[in-house]
Amino acid sequence: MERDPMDTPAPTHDTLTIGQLARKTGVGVETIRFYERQGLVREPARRPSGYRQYPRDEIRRLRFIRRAKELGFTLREIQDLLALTERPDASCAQVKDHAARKLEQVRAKIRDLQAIETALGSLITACPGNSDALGCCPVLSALDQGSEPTP
Amino acid sequence: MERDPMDTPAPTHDTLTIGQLARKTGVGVETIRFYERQGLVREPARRPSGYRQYPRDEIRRLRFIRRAKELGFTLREIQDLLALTERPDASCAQVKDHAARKLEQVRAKIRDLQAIETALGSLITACPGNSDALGCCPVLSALDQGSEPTP
DNA sequence: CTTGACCCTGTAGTTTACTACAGAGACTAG
DNA sequence: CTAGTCTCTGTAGTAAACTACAGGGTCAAG
Repeated sequence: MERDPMDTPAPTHDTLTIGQLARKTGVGVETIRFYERQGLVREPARRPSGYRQYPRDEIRRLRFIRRAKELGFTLREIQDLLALTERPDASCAQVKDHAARKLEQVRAKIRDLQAIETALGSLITACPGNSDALGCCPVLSALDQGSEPTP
Repeated sequence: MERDPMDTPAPTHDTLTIGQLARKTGVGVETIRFYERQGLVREPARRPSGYRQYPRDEIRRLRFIRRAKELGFTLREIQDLLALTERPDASCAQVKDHAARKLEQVRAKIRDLQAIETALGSLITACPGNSDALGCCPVLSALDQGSEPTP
């Protein structure tokens, strides 16, 4: 049955159903709808049937979300990060400021992870003995610096 | 009231109550008890009254937990990391293997964070224009590589 | 010897981030 | 045309990680 091609925004090659998007990103269908409700994924265009039609671009966005989560960002923080990239209107200084704060947060995470990296490295090379050989528990000591709860 | 000094393990200078430990680590009292139930913090010695008596060493452990959490490790993973440092008995090869896998996980996180770091950096320096100036959305593109859900 | 700040156990409630239906309509290969 | 696989909305349930009592004992200062 032919429908008016103008009427059907076409399940074309360059749009994705929610299921296709899910498969391409490793994020579940229900989770994508959940992210939409939370405002992490924009509401996509719909076919007349109501089916969501995603631009291929959403793949990138969803993969970003998935991996940022693995880095310990909350959905709220991820939303902030995403918002940074898409506001042609917002005051530049404001975006810049926000980005700078996020950057510091990211660098702190990197420093901590590098400390753990080093510690795990020592643990591995020192293994034949026990950890006492290098002054007790390299992993535990990894994050000794700079973690005062500001009393 | 004098008690037998042998009987009271003494609220000495080198042990901490749970409240003191909480203040020194920025982890709540209830949370510490929760961690104990989960096996992340060992059950400490008790005073005759039942009060927990922590060695100062637990400060380090709790700070480690707090910060590892900020890096996106689950409590289960943190438990694994901590376990690596304290098993004089376990087969060395096994520990080594486990540590090596954790190390790879840590390095992957570092790579992703560095990508985000770079992206945020570009965003900040490119700010006066808009992000189109550098080929659209540096933050979003940061994690484009290596994220296939292995289909 | 009381008062206020702590600590105890145990249980229940909250937040975050999903995950799983139910019931109904849409699409597509044969 | 129909069987099988999506997809839709809406609501409810789950898991992880806290967080907050209630009800009662402990401790140190005054």
